[in-house]
This record gives sequence, structure tokens and C-alpha cells, in this order.
Amino acid sequence: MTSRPTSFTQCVFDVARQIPKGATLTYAQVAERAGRPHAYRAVGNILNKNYDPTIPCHRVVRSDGTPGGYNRGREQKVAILQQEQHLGKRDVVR
DNA sequence: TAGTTGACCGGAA
DNA sequence: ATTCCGGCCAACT
Repeated sequence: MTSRPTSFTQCVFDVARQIPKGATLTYAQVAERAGRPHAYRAVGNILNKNYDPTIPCHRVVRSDGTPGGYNRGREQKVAILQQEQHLGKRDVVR
């Protein structure tokens, strides 16, 4: 396929989907896993337009630790993050 | 085809 | 501390 749906984009989604709950990766980390450690810019653009409800893209944050952006709203993103972290904590033990 | 945009990053003023 | 600039990559117009 000369014009595949950009495997990089697919990889980004795949990576995001593999992120365990409570874990937060930076755009740079996701880009690195996707095969383009320098495409952190593209990662943001891809997730921005191709947001999927099946993909926990809310686990992707900026290097500063700031949530960044979210199609649903940064509040929701932070809330989910805290919720998942909290849940993951009790899921590890207990 | 070329130019602009964007949920970024890092450094400099 | 905040604001601005340049660089990087993919998608959109």
C-alpha cells in the first residue's frame, strides 16, 4: 500500500490503547513507542482529530505533567486520571 | 503542491 | 514567574 492510513497514526492509537490504568505517558513517550520519538507534535495533532472513545488518550499528558488538552475537557481528563490512579492503587493489592 | 494548524518541547528574554 | 521563539511531524485546507 502506497498510501496506508499512516502506520504511525495507527501505532499511536495502539500505544495509547496499551497504556495501563493509572499510568500516564507524555506525548514524547507515546511518540517514541509509536516509532517516531521526534513526532510528539504529530501525536498531539493525531489524537486531537482522531479521538476515539475506546482509546484512553486521556492518559497522555505533557512533559510538564500538565494534562494538556482533551476533546472532552481538561477537567474530565484530570478527573479520569485521578480516578484511575486511585482505582489502580487498590487493584494492585487488596 | 504548498501553506497553515495543533492536545508539544525546550530554551531564551 | 511568565512570555516569546524556533524546531519537529502528521493531518487539514
